[in-house]
Amino acid sequence: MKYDFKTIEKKWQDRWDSENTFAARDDYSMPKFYALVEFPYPSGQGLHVGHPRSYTALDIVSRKKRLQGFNVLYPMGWDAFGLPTENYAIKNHIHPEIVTANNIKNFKRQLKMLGFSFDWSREINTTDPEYYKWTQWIFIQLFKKGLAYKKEMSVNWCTSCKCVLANEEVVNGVCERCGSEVIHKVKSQWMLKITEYADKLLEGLNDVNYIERVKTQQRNWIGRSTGAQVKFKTTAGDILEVYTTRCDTLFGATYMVVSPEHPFLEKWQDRLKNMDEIRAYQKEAAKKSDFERTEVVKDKTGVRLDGVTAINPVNGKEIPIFISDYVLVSYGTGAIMAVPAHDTRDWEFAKKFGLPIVEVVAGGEDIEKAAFTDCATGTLCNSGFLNGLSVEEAKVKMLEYLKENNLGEEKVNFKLRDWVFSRQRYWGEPIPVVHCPKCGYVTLPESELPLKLPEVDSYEPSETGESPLSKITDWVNTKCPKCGGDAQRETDTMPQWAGSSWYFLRYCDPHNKKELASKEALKYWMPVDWYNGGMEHTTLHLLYSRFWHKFLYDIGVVPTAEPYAKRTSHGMILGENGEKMSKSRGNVVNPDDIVNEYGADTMRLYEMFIGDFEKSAPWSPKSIRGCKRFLERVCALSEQLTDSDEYSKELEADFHRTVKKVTSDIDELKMNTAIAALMSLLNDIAAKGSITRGEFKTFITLLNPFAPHITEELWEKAGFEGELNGTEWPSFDEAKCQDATVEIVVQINGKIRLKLQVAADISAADAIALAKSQPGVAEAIEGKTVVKELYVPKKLVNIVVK
RNA sequence: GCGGGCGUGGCGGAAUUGGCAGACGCGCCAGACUUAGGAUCUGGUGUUUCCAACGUGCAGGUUCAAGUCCUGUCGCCCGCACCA
Repeated sequence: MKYDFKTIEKKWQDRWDSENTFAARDDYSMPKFYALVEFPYPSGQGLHVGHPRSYTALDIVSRKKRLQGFNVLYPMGWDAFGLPTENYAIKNHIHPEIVTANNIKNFKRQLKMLGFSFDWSREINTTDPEYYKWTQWIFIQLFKKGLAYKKEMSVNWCTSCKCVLANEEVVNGVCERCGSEVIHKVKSQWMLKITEYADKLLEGLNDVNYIERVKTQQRNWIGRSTGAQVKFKTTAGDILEVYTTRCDTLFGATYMVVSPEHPFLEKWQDRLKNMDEIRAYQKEAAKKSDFERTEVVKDKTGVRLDGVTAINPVNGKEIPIFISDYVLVSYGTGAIMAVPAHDTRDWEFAKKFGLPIVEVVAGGEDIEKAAFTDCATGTLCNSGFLNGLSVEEAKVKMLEYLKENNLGEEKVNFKLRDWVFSRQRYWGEPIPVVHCPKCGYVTLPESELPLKLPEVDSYEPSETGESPLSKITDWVNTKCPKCGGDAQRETDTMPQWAGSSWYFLRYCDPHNKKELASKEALKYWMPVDWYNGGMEHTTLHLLYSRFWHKFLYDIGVVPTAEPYAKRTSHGMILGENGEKMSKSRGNVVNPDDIVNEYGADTMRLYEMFIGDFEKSAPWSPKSIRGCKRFLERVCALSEQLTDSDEYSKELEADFHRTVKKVTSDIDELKMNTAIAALMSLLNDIAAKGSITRGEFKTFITLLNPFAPHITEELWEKAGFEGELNGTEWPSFDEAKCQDATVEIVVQINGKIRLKLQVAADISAADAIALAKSQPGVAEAIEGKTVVKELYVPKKLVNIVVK
């Protein structure tokens, strides 16, 4: 049979489409499997070859699960709000809605051309008012529980676009869009209190099956630390509180540092004799961009406060206070106690300003040469009642002392910050809030949802940095839902992460007009059994959606505490030159070209065969031909069929082993070795020269999840019953995986001497005796003492002689 | 700096978790069929001084046996980055 992939793939895709072959069933008595891949942002560039790597992998899992009798939900949709679409719309004077519709059309065509078994009847789109109605609804619930609040805060401001930028839109301190300088500007922003869920997000990780690097990255991002909040008296009379994880080193605190933004500086301005110098430093610090503040190699700077000092609470010594930008206002109390002997940053600062360095943990190198920061080995010294204790013991004892004397208490801190939720843009979900001069911020009644984006001619950012929506006065001006008085709508929109924070729930019941999804549907389908996506979303989308889900769980909307039972991540597909694919590097591979030249089955197979799924791999235009050859050879098999429905004697063990391997490899996402096993089996079949119908049936069923079109075609051509996708996944018999005889290696002193064919179940004694009787072996042992004889079943005999 | 991961042929990568290193594929070499080959098929392909020895970044160690375990060291990639 000639491998006419174009005709074959079109034929089966049309049939799957018209028959809705892969729609999830509403039969809640069946065992379910919910497989999820990150829905794409439909960009103008179309599908990237990276997208199908993830989609194919879970398509394989889904197709196999269906054959194994599961009711599988494998859905797809569009995460379609976002800046690139809006920018394109502005530049080309086309409404974002139209741009989005066109891009989706192209994406959908490309996804269908690859033969994914998505349930298209559940397709969703975050820009559809019927969808974002529920995004807005969730926001209102967050607001009602006090988890959404408005706050004045410093944001990124592009001086050229006159527009607020998200952190991820600032690249190396300049605007990603125009390359102009980005400065800080204080604006009122909507925030979501994700910090309230920090502990739950951390603890929840213990109950889910995520790959370890995802868990660690989230744990680090949340950044929980335990320490002490300690009170220092000052000569100004105020108590200056600091947070420290090393309260054991308190005797070594020789100075203090507050951040340039610390409120006490204003309060103390009359006492401070060098206020001019302080103000100048504050101004410098405020001017610094994020880029400058995070530069690696940099000198510590600061100013000593003249007029206010502090008292070390444990030894009563008077110590100076500095301001320095190495202390962050946003973490802990915005002030620190400095222990130069045991903290690298404090050490650098102390060296620069000539401050005393007092060793309080002995066991390191010379304290004048470097700070000794190791917590595991040192012993306390110069520390009064702590002397002689280990660091851990000293922490406990110091904490007791602080508590007894009302000098401090235990404290937990997080690196996680609240989520800046507003964007001054048109193409996003409107925030369903009005501002009433009398009632303050009031959410819309749920009956008024969705609050639709107003139809406008111009959605360009305004000169003032307000959202484009602010110019639409008849939309902005409204009545307060509470008191009926004149009020104004919120003109900021939600960030792109909003719609994707709950989309997996909507798939369970996508057409529901009354709820975001019915209780029954959620109870049956949730949690997502397997979610695959990019590492770049670990501390954004993945964390945000866990937060929303946990909130929805707490208010009784969803039945599970965690949204995803399992999370895996795929590596990037790089350009041929090993660099990241990009237009500017000119190494982009277009899926349309590949499918056109080799077909969807070959492309799917190649993307799975390219290497370890979790690692990045360069695209190789030559290697893909090996996958095509493989499929052509499979087609050729259908001309060598013999009548038997059984496995042949020669290949029986081979088939059982391959069924076993492919089955477990798919579950472990080791698609490359599953394909290698099938190739290997094909080589064995080819060597034998014929294949039984039974063997062929198993072979194409195993291959089906990888190459669904050609295997359906071969199934039909061979006259098997029904369609392949309606059959059963092959089973294997553990006992039959083993050949009757195996080859073992005979070693003398660990060096291989020869190879032997033996019965698989030979006893150790027989194997050793047989090995010793072999020519060459006997001579080698002759006249020497046998120290040890080993037999590793089915592997080797090793005779150790002296 | 901290955290995570990785170093195996010319290339992408395997190795049942301590048991024949290099599966499978690409590339390359030779042959067959061909008017032709960037098609297909068959065989070969870690290195070298080829009946043998050496080989998984480097140096040690444990073991009958090490890519795999331990100690040290070098290099690369990703994430966070002055988080007290």
